Amino acid sequence: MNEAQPLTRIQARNRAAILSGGLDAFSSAGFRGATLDQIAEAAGLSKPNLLYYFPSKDAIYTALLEGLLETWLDPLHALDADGDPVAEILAYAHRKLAMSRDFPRESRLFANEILAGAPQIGAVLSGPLRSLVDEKATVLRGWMEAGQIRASDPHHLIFSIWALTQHYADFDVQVRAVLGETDPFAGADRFIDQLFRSVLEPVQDRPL
Amino acid sequence: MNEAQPLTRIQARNRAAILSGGLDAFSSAGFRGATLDQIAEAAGLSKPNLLYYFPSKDAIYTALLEGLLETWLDPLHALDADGDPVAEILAYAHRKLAMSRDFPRESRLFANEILAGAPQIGAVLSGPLRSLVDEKATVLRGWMEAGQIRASDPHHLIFSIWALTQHYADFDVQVRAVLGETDPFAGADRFIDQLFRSVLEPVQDRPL
DNA sequence: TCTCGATTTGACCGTTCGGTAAAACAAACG
DNA sequence: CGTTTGTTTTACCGAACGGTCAAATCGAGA
Repeated sequence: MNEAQPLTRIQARNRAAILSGGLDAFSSAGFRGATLDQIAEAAGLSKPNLLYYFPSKDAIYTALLEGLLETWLDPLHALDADGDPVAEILAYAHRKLAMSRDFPRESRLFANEILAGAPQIGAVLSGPLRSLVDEKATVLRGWMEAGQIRASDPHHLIFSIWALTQHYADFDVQVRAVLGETDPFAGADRFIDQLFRSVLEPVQDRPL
Repeated sequence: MNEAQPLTRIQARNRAAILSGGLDAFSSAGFRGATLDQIAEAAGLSKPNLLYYFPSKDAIYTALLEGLLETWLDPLHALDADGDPVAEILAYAHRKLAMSRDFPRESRLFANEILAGAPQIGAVLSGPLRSLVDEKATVLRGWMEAGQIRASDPHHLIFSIWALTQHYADFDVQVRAVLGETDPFAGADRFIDQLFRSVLEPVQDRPL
């Protein structure tokens, strides 16, 4: 993890190929369902050669998850307490949807890990993730109490952004089967915008 | 599938135990990741005895998916074109959330199948499911054009209900890790209600 | 009680799994 | 050129996989 070795060109290429092949395999079959042979073939290497770069199947999986978690929470980190409330939340949702569009395999890898009971990242969920969410939930609650956005449960508001955006990556097959030729993401972007504007915009003159 | 055999008590009990064990295994590890030994142990049977009741691993998986798809689409079928628009949609969302609460394993089984690329139920998705969704989307569009609910994309509206409700079953581990001791479903129920009321209620006097 | 079908078990089979050992090969460098 | 380091392959291992088979056991009815 912190070896200062310079990493030759071949090492860089092969390690990247293995991680990409592993991402394909793990994201569609889960950790237990994916095989080293499958990953090796996707990476264009023999199995022993693959194990020359990573000591075990676990090591590949762990490397993928570690690299993923870094970037996965970035959009939430970027939610700025000093920005415009509605704009900040919408921007977060749009960034998250863009990640589903641009990195669907990473999203499915994460989904598989959670479905399996989060054996690897369970500690991260109840540790750093929970802290981050609590912190941002406090920000949201502040905005609500100041009347800048409508009051609702901040945690579930965050969950709803996760659920909606990741759905378009994780259930991509289903979404496309239902929609046919239509590109899901254009419509999704508009709908999500409209949906969250509706819940967020403070009631100026309450009807009824 | 259509044998008229009366099914002895032992058969009924063992088949049920196998299906329950298979549901546990497949819903957390996926088809490829689950093993017959695992299912056999969960069912309290030896592996050969398990294979006396089901001819193969595939057969167990297929039986589970078939039994699931029947009930899985029921709530959407129940959406009544002649009912009150907002009430119908909210009722659908609540029924769907209740299924996530009461049958989380089934939800995760479905999620695993989709994540794997829907190798078994792909045809159902682009066939019967798509037809059903298109039919209900037409109903929704009718309500929108009549001004009974606010205009938005009907397909994505349905997707958003799926995404939000299934999230609480499929990502249960994550949700509970973040929330701590709090029961997720009570808050989820309130939030979903508020969220969809916001997008659905027609604007009487448009502000701005 | 005996019998016959339903059920269960133990032993086993071929394949695939994750992983290892050592030798062969390639490439950089003096 | 030779040597040394980095890379790849061939051959292989024990365990776990899905599944089979025949024998043993059980259980309900005559």
